[in-house]
Amino acid sequence: MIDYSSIERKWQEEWEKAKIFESDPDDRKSYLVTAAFPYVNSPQHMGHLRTYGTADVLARYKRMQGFNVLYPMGFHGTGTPILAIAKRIKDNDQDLIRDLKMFHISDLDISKMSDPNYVVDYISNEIGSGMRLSGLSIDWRRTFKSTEPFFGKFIEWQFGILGSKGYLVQGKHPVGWCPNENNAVGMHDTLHDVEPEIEEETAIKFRLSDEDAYLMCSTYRPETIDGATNIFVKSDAKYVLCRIDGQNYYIAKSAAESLFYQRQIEVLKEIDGSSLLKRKCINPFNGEVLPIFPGYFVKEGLGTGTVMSVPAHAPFDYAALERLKAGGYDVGDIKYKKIIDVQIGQSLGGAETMQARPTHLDIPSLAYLEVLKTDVNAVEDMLEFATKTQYREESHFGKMLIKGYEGMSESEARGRIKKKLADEGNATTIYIIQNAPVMCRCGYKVVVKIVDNQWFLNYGDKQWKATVKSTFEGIRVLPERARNGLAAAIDWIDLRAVARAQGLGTRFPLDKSFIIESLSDSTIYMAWYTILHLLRDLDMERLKPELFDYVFLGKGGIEDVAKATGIELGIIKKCRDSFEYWYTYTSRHSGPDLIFNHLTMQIFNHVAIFDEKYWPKQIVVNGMVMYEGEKMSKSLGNIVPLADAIRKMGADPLRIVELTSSDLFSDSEYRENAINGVKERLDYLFEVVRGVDGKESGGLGHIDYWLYSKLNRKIDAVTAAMESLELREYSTEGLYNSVIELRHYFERGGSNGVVIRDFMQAVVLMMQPMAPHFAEEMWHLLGNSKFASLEKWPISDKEMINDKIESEENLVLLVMEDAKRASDLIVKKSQKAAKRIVVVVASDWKRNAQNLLSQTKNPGATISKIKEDGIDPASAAAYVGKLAREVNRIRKVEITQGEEFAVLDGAKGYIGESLGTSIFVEKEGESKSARAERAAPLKPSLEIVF
RNA sequence: GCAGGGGUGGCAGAGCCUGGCCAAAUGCGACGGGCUUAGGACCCGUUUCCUUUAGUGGAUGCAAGAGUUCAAAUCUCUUCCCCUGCACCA
Repeated sequence: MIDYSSIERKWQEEWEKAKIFESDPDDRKSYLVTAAFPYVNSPQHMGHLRTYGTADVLARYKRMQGFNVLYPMGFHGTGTPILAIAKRIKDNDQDLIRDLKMFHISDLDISKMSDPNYVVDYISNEIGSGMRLSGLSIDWRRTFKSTEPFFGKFIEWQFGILGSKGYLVQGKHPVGWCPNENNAVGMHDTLHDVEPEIEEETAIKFRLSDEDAYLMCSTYRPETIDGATNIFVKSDAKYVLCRIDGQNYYIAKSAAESLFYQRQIEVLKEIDGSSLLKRKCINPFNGEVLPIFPGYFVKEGLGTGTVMSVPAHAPFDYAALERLKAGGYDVGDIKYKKIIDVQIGQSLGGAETMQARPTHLDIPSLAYLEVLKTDVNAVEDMLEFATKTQYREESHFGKMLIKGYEGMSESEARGRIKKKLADEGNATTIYIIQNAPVMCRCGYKVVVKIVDNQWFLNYGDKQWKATVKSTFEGIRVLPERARNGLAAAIDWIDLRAVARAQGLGTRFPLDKSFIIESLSDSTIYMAWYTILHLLRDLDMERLKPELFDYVFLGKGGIEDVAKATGIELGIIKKCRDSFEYWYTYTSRHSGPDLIFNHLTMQIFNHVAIFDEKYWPKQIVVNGMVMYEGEKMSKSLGNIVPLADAIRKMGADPLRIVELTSSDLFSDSEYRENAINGVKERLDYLFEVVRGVDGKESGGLGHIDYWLYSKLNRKIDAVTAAMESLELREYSTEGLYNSVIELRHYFERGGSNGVVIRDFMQAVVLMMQPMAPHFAEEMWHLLGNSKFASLEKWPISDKEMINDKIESEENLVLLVMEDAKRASDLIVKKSQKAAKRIVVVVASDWKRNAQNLLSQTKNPGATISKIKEDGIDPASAAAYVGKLAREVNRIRKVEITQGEEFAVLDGAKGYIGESLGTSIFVEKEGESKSARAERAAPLKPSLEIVF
């Protein structure tokens, strides 16, 4: 049994001592591997391993391919979540403390986390130590934290350039907002980490017939306005008359409180909702006069607290009206107006749900209730379901019936009608929290605020986008199927807010009251790794834009830069050289959740800032580590701390399973029995290596050539898999199949020490990227003294790949299998054991016939050709006739009767032994066996004698 | 809704681009057997149905349906279902 913790500690120390992963420019080809740096809002759990491990596998492989590889790592701490953590600690939040304790963090450290900078420091250290334990080949001299003012200098420079190119623009933007704290709120600022989902609604003005004021109705479906029959208000709620943009409106009081953050609202007076009843207003679309009724389902705090009623297309409106009528409320002369035509219930499928055929096709919402086998008295959930169904089907398949919009799809009509209303000044857009109520951690309800001085990065800029698109053509994306998603993201990304009022990070250069948003400050930091260790000791004030202009853009003269910054010329030159050297061949790694932001943004930013030769070359997207089918997350309580998993399972077994047991893009599972399966195989290889010294060498036999053939084929397969990062293929071929082959080799009597050593040396080297500690240990056990990590990747010897030997070995297995099946049947039926088995190898004429037929596809011609050779016409016809049935399937046979005989005769001891009987191999034509004629090439006939 | 990715045997998961050697790799599970004082580990076998009183046979089959082809898990079309993302948030 391998003691992982001791070999891992040993090799990690050795690597550190020899500094083998610290890389500086030299005359080899460079290769820079960077993985999206971890956000330090949570200590390190298994979920983190995938991206960093995959990058490590690539880094280690490239190193063995002769590249000078740099794999650096930093830590991301800017933004608001860290502040939220510090605040929660200060508030003694027990949930958070419990989460942190899962990672064995001491009470003292937890209490110190009320300082956000301590959070960043502590957690970066914690994650870093987990990375060391995992054996990542990181050059730690270049590490940094994104919260460092030192790094901020670089970011300020970046934003200066983005600004000077006109990519920074200012405008209005809706955000989730806490009225109490006067802050924008994101997911981590809310109770239970709920993301406030902001949604657009249309607010339509309905002029009151008896007053110079409007009702403002909010709706998702402005296109249904022509079908409005009345307005619903909540009669027992308070409403207010208020002044917005010079006009008077009635809206619900609590709605006004929310809208206050979106509009200039001046409240004039407060009234009861009931006082609006009996009044009338005018539909701005068609001039119809609409009454106002109490709507029991109206939510006063949502939207404007006033809705237009379209009973033919909204089950709630229909039910509310019918219930009013049934309750004796005088609704006057209401006509339900159908304005969208659709085949009702078509998306529900299944005869079962359609048993109730709708009869009221003129009132679609009633028809939907019918389809769902209910009526106006349905429970609210049912109405909700009917509403969803109707909205979906009408929007998906419906055709408009309104004059001027006939035949249009609903979504097209929506755009047009909304625009028409807005152009006429009768509609505006308002925002609501779609999943309201969302509570801020302080206890207040989150509202939508429109901020009007928001800074954006304009990723929608046409020319910029066009350049990115054409650049993307040349970027290698692994796996290939992640490509479409990334292309879609490039198309889709538009204005993106880059600054916010609070959080850790760098001040926004164009307005120092803002902080640069934290995804925006981490788009080109990979370049920072190439020089930061050279600047570490300098006074920060010297890191002026001129320095970065020169180092990253080659702008200006080095002497001037030295003068302007006061930095030694030699250092500046080293920086420039280092950047140019490392930034040429790069690979960028990340998880799939970053496709729509970081991965896309980093391409844009590279294109905006650097020269073309430093633009991204390769992007690798990997899946996550899952736990019992679920994403590891705090809320599920299923987080496995990385350090715990390593202690329990060993870093290498863990790496093999989590990095290579599923393909790159798919998620991998943390499953202990899978890891134990890997450990058994590693133990097996370990035993093989330990036994190798006792083995004799000597001449090579059939099975030795077979193992060499397998080995060289394996080298090609593993290398190809690595080139495209097909890591599953890599471990299947590199580890699992190697074990299977070795077992077979030994079973067939293989025992050549030289052969086994050759095999193991290559396998161990190929395993190095996924199991580096194990590989080092085996490498040294095999008698080598240098680091496996720095060895050359094995190269196959094509001469040793031998199809014939492999197919011969397959033949042996096939015969064994057939013989076993046949003799088992005999034993079962006759209750007698087989005395011996006669194997008859097919004649050469059968091989000729098969080859001829596979070529000509002509049975007749084949038969006559065979007859010329003096073969009995009857058996020729019988044999070819049988073959001809699958004429399109048969393949050429390369092996002759003599060769086939030799192979089987050589293996008869092995076959006999494993079947517990004796084997006799004979040739068709010489054999006296009654079954001899059944023999076919590579399918010898068997006679079981009992 | 929009965008992207999927749907394969008890489960997980290859294969699909480049159609045929695919009843479909591999792993796990289950069942039967061996080994063992016993358990674990390990080894052998079975794990769609039918057929064969000796094996290399046949049918059905890779979400559903249709098509192309001598041949489809693989190519085309339609439908259904699932997952992920949708922004100022890391």
